[in-house]
Amino acid sequence: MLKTAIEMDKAALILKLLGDKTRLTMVKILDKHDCCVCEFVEIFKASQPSISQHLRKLRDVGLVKEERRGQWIFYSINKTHEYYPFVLQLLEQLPDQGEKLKQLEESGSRITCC
Amino acid sequence: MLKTAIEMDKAALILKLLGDKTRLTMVKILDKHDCCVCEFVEIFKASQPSISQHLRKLRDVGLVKEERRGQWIFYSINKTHEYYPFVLQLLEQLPDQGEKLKQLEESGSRITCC
DNA sequence: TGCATATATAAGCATTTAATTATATACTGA
DNA sequence: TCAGTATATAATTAAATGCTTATATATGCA
Repeated sequence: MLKTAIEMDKAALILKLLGDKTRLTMVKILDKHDCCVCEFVEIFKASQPSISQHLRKLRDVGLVKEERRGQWIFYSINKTHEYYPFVLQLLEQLPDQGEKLKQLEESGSRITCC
Repeated sequence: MLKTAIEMDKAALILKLLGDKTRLTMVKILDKHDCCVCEFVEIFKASQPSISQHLRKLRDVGLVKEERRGQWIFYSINKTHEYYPFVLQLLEQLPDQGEKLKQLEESGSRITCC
């Protein structure tokens, strides 16, 4: 695996994106589980447009990708992103967010289509 | 050494601070060498107030500390900061910025008082 | 003491950001 | 085809950010 040199301005851009609690948590969750928009709406108790806009920013730099599954659009981490190793290394130091998904399941809000 | 649990909101706060090219580069440099304000002014070709304001933000969260040495105020990394290990691990992935200091020395602008 | 240098801080302003509200698009199932 | 659900996007607005200009404070030196 070739290690690409990190550039300061690109690193700063990524850190800026992750310097938001909602987006940071999203990425941490997505690193382990795909999620659809409405799940995030539930998890963060935020409005749908707000969640969509956060996801768009992550998608715009290519950190996450989207895929339609029936009625839903699922987001997942783009593990081929040039800076994914940089991001991963950071995520590994953050506390596991699996509990948030467990709560979703318990409340019957977890989407498990397809 | 006790490993402290990283909290998502504190991590996001730190990443937000580092999500600025000037501050990210400052911290990367400071991790290896103390620097005074006027050196940063030279390195970044920025105004003195602008540099002071960036340093203040870093100081406000305790990531860097200041120390007067004669006429100058030197900044250094606070390696006892609760989240320093988190930051360090990030810095280690960034390209070395030693060249910037070398250029300072060559231009005779490096401060080496005390 | 008085001037130059180094730094901090305050005020003002332009830009960016993140949320809300409103609306459009796409899919599902009756 | 129509209603309901999921999502994206545009427009608006409030708040946060980062810069500039202006000024104050502290040190060093003649």
